[in-house]
Amino acid sequence: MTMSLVSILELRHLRTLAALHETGSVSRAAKRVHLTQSALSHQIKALQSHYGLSIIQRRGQAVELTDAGKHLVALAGKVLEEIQATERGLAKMSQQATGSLRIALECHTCFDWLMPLMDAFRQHWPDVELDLVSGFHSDPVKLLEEGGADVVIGSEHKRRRGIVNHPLFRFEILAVLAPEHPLRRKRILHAADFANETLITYPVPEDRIDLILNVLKPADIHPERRTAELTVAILQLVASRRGVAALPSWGLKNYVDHDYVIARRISTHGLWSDLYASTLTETASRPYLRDFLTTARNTCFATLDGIIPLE
Amino acid sequence: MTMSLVSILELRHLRTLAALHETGSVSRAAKRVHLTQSALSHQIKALQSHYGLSIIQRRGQAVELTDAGKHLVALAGKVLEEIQATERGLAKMSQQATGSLRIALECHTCFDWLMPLMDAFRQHWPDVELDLVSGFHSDPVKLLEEGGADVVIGSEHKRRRGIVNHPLFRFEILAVLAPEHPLRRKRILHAADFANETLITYPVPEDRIDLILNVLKPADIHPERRTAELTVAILQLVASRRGVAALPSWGLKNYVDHDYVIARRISTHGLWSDLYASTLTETASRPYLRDFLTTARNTCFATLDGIIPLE
DNA sequence: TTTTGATATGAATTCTATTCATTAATATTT
DNA sequence: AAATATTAATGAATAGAATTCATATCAAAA
Repeated sequence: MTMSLVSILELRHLRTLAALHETGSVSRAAKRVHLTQSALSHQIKALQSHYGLSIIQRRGQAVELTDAGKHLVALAGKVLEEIQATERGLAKMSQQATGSLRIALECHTCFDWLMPLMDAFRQHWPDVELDLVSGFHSDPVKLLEEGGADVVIGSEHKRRRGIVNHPLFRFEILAVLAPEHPLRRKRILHAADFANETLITYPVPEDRIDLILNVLKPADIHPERRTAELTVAILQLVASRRGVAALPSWGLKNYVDHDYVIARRISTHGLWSDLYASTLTETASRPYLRDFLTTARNTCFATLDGIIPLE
Repeated sequence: MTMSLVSILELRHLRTLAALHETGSVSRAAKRVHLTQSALSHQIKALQSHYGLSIIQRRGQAVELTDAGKHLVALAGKVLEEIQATERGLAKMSQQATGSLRIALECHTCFDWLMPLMDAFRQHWPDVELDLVSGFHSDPVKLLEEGGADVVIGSEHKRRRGIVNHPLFRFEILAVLAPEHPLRRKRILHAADFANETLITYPVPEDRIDLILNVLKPADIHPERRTAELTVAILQLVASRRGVAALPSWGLKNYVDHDYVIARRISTHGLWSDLYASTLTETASRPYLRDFLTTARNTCFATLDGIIPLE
């Protein structure tokens, strides 16, 4: 096994390697770069035989990067970042670096990852007017159309002329209980388990709460509700046994690790929700929006546990 | 004209841009990356419409990089170097970073560019035994086969089993005259012009001297010869009117600029020579040899004027 | 053991980069 | 000035390679 005569390495390979590193699995990485698992397998094989080195190693079920793989991943990180940077530079030169990015949040918990992202964005695009559109909005699509916001982050919106849904990621919603809660024995909670509980939610209508919409309502179960604005407030209420909540898995890790609350799967295969960023078609082509989306995905996949790529 | 939704940039584009920067012309760059001029035109067009910016600008006959183009070239430089570096690292990991590189020179003038190259090589491949095989060798191919050298740098050798000719570049051989030499009036020298001159050459047989082999002998002209070991010695003899010489154009620039000697084209379309690096097939696949060849080409194209890519 | 989830592999296919053939434009030569 | 030689751009055709499809293989969990 020896190297071939010219370098076959392309950015595509580096993008794959980066995804592989982030996801720790070939099939997840494939989703991440919008290719099939087979395509990645072939890519990896080509690289391996090119360099005469194995890049990944099967450790039981999971794949692990070898030393060589880690070198290439490090390269990928550097190179892809440099490319992003110069592409931002080019966007500035083509005078497409100005405009506004007013973000409306349908998903309250998303504050968690949005804040650091917005900081980074401000650095990269100093001339884009960045804002958070606060408050609840009954019709976010109308908000986009009327120019009240440039992006809505939330669930998918029905296909509609002039509106694009950019997939972000899929995440699991877990039930959150006080550590001493009687339901702690059950590994998985079902609709019936919520019958006599108080459900603590963000102050939004029922049809915006996945647990109610997809689990409780179909089972004709209508627990009491109590609302709180902030995630920490909800968790505080749960911990002090005022009720139970349902929150994205990623935001819970710290609290669960410190035994402040416990988390349980909802229904057999879990309650999953898909997150999208919706914009006008017009807005979708702006470089800074594209940059916002890719860095949003990148940082989310890098920092949030248990999320999976969409599409 | 707006950006498309995902980055289409690949290393191929960066390699093209780098070549474009080095050569200053689409067709020369095409040769450099072993593609057609058309292919590069299409690549450039794709990039331009992708970024909504022009990358090159036609300044009369020559193409010039725009600001955007320069940014991309800068990126290319950085990225391609980083890739080379990690590929060296990988070669080390696959234990293909040891061995020997003994260089035999058929082309005396090549010392000029070989020395700095060897210094760089030593840095990159500390565990490869690097050497110059000095002296004249009547049968360089045999030298390879018998293990006396690992690379021979010189003209192409006849196709032979087990031997590979790696093309380096094509260069022009110019006649060198003292500034006051009577032939200075002529823009182009022909065989007859050499009839009454003393020809100053390196101490090698006639059939290794392109001027004699391709120009003088066919015209049945046999000037006197005098030899010198070093390029500077030859130039010194020429300057002091002991005769004329024929040397690669690239090594002359400094001396011509300082009016130490003058240079003239030989025959209507010039006397051109092709430079190759020949190795055993076995040696050709070694990573350090490949690295040596690519950096040789890179530094030559970057530093030597008037050379053109082969094949 | 059976089943499930994940990866590897060869063949087929689809896609897209490259070449081919030509036109247009610019420079050089006669 | 006309003619010739270079050089780049462009659309259509081609060739090549990356991806998908369909399976096989493998490890872990039930």
